[in-house]
Amino acid sequence: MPELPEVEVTRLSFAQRIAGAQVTAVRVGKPLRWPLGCEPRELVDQRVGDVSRRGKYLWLALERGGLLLHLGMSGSLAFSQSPVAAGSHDHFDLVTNRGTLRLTDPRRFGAVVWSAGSGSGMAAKLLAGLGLEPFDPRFDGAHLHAALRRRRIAIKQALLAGDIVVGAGNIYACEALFEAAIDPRLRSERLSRARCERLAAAVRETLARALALGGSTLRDFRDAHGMAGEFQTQARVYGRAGQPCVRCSASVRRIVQAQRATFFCPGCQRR
DNA sequence: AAGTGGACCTGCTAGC
DNA sequence: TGCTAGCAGGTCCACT
Repeated sequence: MPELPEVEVTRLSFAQRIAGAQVTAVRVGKPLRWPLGCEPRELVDQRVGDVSRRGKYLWLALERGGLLLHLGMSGSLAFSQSPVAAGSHDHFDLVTNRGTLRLTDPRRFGAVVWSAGSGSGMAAKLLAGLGLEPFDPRFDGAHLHAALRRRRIAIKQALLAGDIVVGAGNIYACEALFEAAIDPRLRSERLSRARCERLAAAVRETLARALALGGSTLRDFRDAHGMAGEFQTQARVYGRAGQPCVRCSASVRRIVQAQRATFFCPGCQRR
């Protein structure tokens, strides 16, 4: 579910309200992808600081460290003054004097990991090796071109891998490749410098546009206010197999790459 | 080193 | 109506 726009929309929807709050209790549900890494009670009494984002991870700063959060495929966060009783998919509650931050995640691919901020441990390991932020000025055609030269995987997979640039998941990788008119099956090393310029711009613009629209709500995404996103209504190729391409009216195709669905237009996305 | 496939887990939908 | 197979926004890890 959550790619960079959804994660950022989520962050923006509660960061200001939780900053400065004091943790009063913690409730954990079923296990998530990784163990919390500390006793829940160790979080109590700590004051919450800034909430920042790196790729699809959120970092919730606390006085003696912080929590690294990931929403996996089906996770969402809600921040509310008077939360209802925890349901069977509510696996983490950070109760504060300003409200409760709750992670709901049916599939439990998400995670909440404590880190003392030492630069080692699980959280550091997860963050190590992430590529550039798409809005980092260093992420440009030259950078993309240099990184792709060394790869033999399909360009779609290179975007998803997250070690060159972070943030684009299955929806936005498909959409960005459509905007750049590049065939998702094209081997990374074969992208010209000019096409890398186009693709870098397309990644940035696609993610920025989705962000402005509040992300995509395919089935259940909500920000921490419970608001749905609107980008999915504007997708050009994702989920549109068999429908006419908005640019050339050829039939949008669905293929499978690395066990993930890829949507593209065989008419205007070129090798 | 880089690429590939499997693994994790649950819910929903389409089709029989 | 009811069961089942297939699919879903992510990404780590073991193996080649």
